[in-house]
Amino acid sequence: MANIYEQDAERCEYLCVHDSVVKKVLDEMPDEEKLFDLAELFKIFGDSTRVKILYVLFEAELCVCDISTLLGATQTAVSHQLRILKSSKLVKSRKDGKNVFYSLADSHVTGIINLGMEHINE
Amino acid sequence: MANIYEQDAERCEYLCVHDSVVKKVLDEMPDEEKLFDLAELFKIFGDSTRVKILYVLFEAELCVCDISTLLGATQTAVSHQLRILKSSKLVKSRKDGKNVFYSLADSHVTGIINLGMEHINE
DNA sequence: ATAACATGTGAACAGATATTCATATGTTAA
DNA sequence: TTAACATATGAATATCTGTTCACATGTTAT
Repeated sequence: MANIYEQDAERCEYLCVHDSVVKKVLDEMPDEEKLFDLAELFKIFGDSTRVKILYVLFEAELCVCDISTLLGATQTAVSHQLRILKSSKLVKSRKDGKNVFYSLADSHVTGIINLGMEHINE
Repeated sequence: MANIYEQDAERCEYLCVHDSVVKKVLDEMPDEEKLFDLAELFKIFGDSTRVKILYVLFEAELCVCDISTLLGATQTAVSHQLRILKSSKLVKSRKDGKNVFYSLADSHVTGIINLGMEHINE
């Protein structure tokens, strides 16, 4: 970036709030990478198919076939989404013969979804 | 949809799990609309700019100009995102002369973000 | 060995979305 | 009133993403 003045040209030149507030905000702020990862995590929850998958796994571990049947989605679509959920460590899998059973990876999943539901139900 | 057999052609014909489990899963499952809304809510959190905005609002209410300065983003981009955050009832606004001050709308916001952070920090 | 089955995966396509640009609206100070 | 400022908004664009399709992999039963 060539020039800070050019870069900041669109913004106001001074802050409305007090310096102490600015300092506190910047102190509490996690670094860029953490914030990116956090957004990436929520992006995972931000899809109907994935939320449904997580919901059906609340009660029991299920194989890919059962999940797609319960959701009314194709096996392929579910498989793609399970891959994403697994790489984000939200679900884990266990192979048993031809089947692969998926289950929730940790308790944060239910916590996050339940809080989200609380916000919806208002 | 023409035919349920055609529709379900790709999936297995029977469920691996017991009927009692299927019944429980379907009982606990919120309806389609709720699940859609839930995914829409998390979609809001699934963007770096919006997560950053929510974070800077943890400490204090801020005007658009301050937010964009603190984030290093353009006023326009921030304004667009604030509109989305407001329509999802995650932030509220208060007008004061030329400025518009934004603040978090309710406690669910911090709860959801903190749970997300817990998951990241593992 | 071969057929039937369950799952995984890469490419392609369509739809969604975040940013930028240009401009409009509304407010304060001169 | 006019200039400067803060914010909002619509259109355009480029990027991202979820599904589908075709097919590969791996497992079980005959």
